[in-house]
Amino acid sequence: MLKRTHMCGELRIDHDGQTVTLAGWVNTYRDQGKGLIFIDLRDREGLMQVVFDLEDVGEHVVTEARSLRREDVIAITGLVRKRVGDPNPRLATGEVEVMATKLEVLNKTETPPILPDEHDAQKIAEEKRLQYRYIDLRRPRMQHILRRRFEVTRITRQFFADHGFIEIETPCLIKTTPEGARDFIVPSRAYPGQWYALPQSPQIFKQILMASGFDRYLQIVRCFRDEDPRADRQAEFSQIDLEMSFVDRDDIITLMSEFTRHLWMKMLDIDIGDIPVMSHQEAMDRFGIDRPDTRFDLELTDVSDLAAKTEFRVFQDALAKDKGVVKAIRVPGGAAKMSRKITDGYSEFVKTFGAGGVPTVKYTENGYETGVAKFVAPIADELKQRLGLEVGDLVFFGADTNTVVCRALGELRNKLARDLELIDPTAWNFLWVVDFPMFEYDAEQGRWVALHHPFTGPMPGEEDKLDDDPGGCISAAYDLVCNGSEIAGGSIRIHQPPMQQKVFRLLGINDEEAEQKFGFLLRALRYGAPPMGGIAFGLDRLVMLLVGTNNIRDVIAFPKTQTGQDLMTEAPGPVDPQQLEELHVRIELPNDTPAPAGAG
RNA sequence: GGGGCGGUAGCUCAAUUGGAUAGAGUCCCGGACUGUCGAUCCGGUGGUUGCGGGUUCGAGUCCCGUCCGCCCCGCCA
Repeated sequence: MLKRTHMCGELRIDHDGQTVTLAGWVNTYRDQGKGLIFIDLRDREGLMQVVFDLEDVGEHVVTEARSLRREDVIAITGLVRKRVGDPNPRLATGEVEVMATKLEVLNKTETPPILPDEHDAQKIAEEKRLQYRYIDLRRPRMQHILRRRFEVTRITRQFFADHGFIEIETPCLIKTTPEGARDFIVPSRAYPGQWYALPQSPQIFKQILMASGFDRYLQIVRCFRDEDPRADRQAEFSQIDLEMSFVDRDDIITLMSEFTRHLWMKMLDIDIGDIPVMSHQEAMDRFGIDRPDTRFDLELTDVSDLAAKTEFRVFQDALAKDKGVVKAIRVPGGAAKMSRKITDGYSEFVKTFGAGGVPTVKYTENGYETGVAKFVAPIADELKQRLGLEVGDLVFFGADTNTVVCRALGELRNKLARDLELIDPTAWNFLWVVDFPMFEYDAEQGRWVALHHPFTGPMPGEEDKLDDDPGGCISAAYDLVCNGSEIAGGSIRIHQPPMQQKVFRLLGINDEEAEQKFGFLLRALRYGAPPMGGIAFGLDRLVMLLVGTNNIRDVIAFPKTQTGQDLMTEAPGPVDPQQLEELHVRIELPNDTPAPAGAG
């Protein structure tokens, strides 16, 4: 085999006159006739034009070169020279070419079902790209993304190593825990009827490592949650997981801000500066969402008191509800931009988030027009003043319980910003959101559920509320938000057994159950656990932001589809009956399960 | 579990109101061409219209079911 001396993408005019050997894939071929063939040879570093010319080399080489097709794997030896024809400014290597003297076909390809061609990449169905992932990953864009991902993890490990963190692996086969997402489970062969679970996160293990005295822990770790994926969510994903001992909330926020700033500087050469902090309450009030995108305005304004003065049934009904509110979004200049058809579309949009619709009114030189104009007449001036209305504005209202209004208008706000192109694509707006409530009451289950997780502690001074006002208790949790996307979340943990017990009880976990499910953690806390706190960054989302994609599958080498399949390996798949027998597992299919396979 | 969009040649798409032999580009195959660069030009192969059923003289098109992909709701401590 010809031994490679250089990479395709690295050759420049400086290499003029050198004899080199390259290896890679035939990106394109241009056959100019019996005696002249151009090959663009591709490796991970780029493209290099290789010339086979009957005037330079023997006929057998040229003949074999003529048979080359896209994606054949070859090695060539030849002379680097300034291009005889015009240089190609679109290639980094465009000033030179390699005049081939030897050709070795390392692997003749069958006709590829798809080509790793950036021209076609947008058009090829993602289904095909996932099915033939090994070909799609040859695309420069995909190679770039995965290399950027590697840079992120390398910078991360270096940064935290420099700050005294130790990377420690935690197990993948663990005990199932209540709370949280659905577990993936693994049957035990040695213990019939017993099961492992795959970790939703290494949460408890990292706390135990703090109890073990490691002081600062880091792990770039795979997590598993058996829930339906989304564009930015996979059942199997990666976290940059961190935990520190003897720290308070601000210690963590300070260090993690420094890390984030460092990462953006290293990756993008951009200084994001200091990261502002906002309370959960303020985020909900102003933006209707706990991960506000602060790159644009369109903030929510409470107009409940004004709405109460109207005769509008929708407002009145909403205000009659427990925690009923009416809020408004002012869209500057929206009157001219939005037809009835468009605002009806937004009405449908908010309905998916539980709102009944989105009442609308335009403010023009003639006063309020269209929509709910006649209902707001009694509050015309007050509303104008409250919202700071100017001629040409449009107002959207949300009227329902506070939860529903926040959700609907919060999502509408984001959608409006996208539709109206109010978002500066170069902006990086980071934000810490703090002071989350400890619990949220789940009416369906009739109990409190942890907003963060059951090991999150209350903020200092909030402890007493656990007894008399759990819903009002503020936790020591924090989320890091970037451009409206949650990229990290964490908390100061409970490190004393009585507090942990109290929280478990509030969550409806009695002492017996706590001992059975979390006994090892409670014992670890009893035997001397330091104050501690930590955070986890969503690695996939970090990379998505840094490379500018909104498809999580782009940043994962071998992702799964929205139904959890791997289209390349065709996982999940059946197992041998003997395997089931060894595991003491019997399958009982639901009645309506169709016979597998055969589908297009 | 629910809603929306999609599935036609290896790939990307078209096909009138339900009407003739399902077309085009590209890939691939053959031919021409010595400076191309998403090469060009000429010719050719290539189809279970995702799958199953139904309506009809006739179905890519209409109906029912189902599978797959994407987006969303639910879910995701």
